[in-house]
Amino acid sequence: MAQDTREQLLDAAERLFSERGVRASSVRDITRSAGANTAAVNYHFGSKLGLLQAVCARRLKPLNAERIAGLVLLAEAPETPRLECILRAFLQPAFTMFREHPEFMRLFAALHVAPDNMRSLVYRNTDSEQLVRMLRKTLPRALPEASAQELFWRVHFIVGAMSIAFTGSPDIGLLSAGEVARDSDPVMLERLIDFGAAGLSAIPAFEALALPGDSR
Amino acid sequence: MAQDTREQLLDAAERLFSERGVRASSVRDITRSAGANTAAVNYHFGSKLGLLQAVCARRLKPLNAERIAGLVLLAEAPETPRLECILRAFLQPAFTMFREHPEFMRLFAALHVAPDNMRSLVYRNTDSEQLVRMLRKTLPRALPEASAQELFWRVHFIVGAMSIAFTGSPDIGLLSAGEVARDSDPVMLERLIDFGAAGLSAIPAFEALALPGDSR
DNA sequence: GTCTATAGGTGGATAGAC
DNA sequence: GTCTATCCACCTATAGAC
Repeated sequence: MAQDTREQLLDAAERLFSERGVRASSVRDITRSAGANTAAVNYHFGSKLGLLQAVCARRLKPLNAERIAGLVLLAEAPETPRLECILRAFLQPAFTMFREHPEFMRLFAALHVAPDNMRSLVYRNTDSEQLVRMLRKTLPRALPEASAQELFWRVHFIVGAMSIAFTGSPDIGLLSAGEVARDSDPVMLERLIDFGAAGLSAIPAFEALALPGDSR
Repeated sequence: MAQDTREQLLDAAERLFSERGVRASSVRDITRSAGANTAAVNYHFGSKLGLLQAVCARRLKPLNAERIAGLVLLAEAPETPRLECILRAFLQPAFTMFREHPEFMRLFAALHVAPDNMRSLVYRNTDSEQLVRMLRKTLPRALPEASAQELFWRVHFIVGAMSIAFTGSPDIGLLSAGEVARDSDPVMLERLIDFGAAGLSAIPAFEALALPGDSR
């Protein structure tokens, strides 16, 4: 049952890392929760950080594959892709993943802004380079006016906004108790596409300030 | 030198929490880095979490005070405030704080999407309720068409985007090595205001999907 | 207020039997 | 591949002298 133990460890780690944080989840907690013995993590993944990396790769690889496939379709079409379609190709798979594995997407959101030492692990073996390549191929076609620098940051702003959609905000319930309900995931996706498409299309009011390094 | 030790502890904790994470920074590391003795944290703050709360309150209280003051000015003006001005009142103080204490704003960004147990501490004694009240008073004037629900989430999207501006992204340097440089802070502020104002003004394409709970 | 010493517990990782 | 037992470094918090 080697495969089975491996999967159970990944499941348990994903859940505990997400709920309590990576550092706060001990290898002992994880193996106990997975019904495995204490040494299993080190046997299967080498170390706790190896386990974290495997947790990320398991979800990010298919997620990015789906994103890339959608973007390739848009890139191959003869007409210029609509901005909303590009955003949907990027965001829809993430929301689908969130429906199926909300714990992972919350963990992923947290790792996104975590201290550097952890961030470097997350993207290994996830085809992220190819995803970025496809974004850089499709987005400028829909937004020929925008500089690469501008697009780069705006895409990352959208990633930050997505993280909030997945984690909620600390204010929710604390500051607006009862007044604002959590929306369903499909609504949040549409909300984010509307927001992101408008943000990406914004006309910079400060073009004159752009740095020399800001080329293309 | 009681005050002095206290401040030094806050400084050291802010830096270490930000660089390594809260959990990864031990009380011993903090006291050593502050030049204080091991028991100082417990004497001055009761516990490690008490120290974290004090670290947050020290920065968030003046930050929110500045934001609130700016929003009050806009609210008292006879004419309808421009959306960009409201956003600037909210974002400018944060970027000023980032210039003076980048470690704190990175820590704050990380805590924003951290597991729940830590988030509850952050906002105590920070006048966040009043800040939200002022946003809810000013924003609908500039955006009378948008529902409260819509505005709520879009403001949070902007907060998520801001977090990315402060922490950078894991992709930076990793996926786009050398091609995209980090911009100066003032440029990032203007970038975020442009992006956020456009996003806030976006016309929802899915109004029909809005939930019954989505009032006002 | 500051310090040392230490209690009392948990951490990741491994050795070696099965 | 799985398990037990164990190493030892490290953690937070406190007691009690100064």
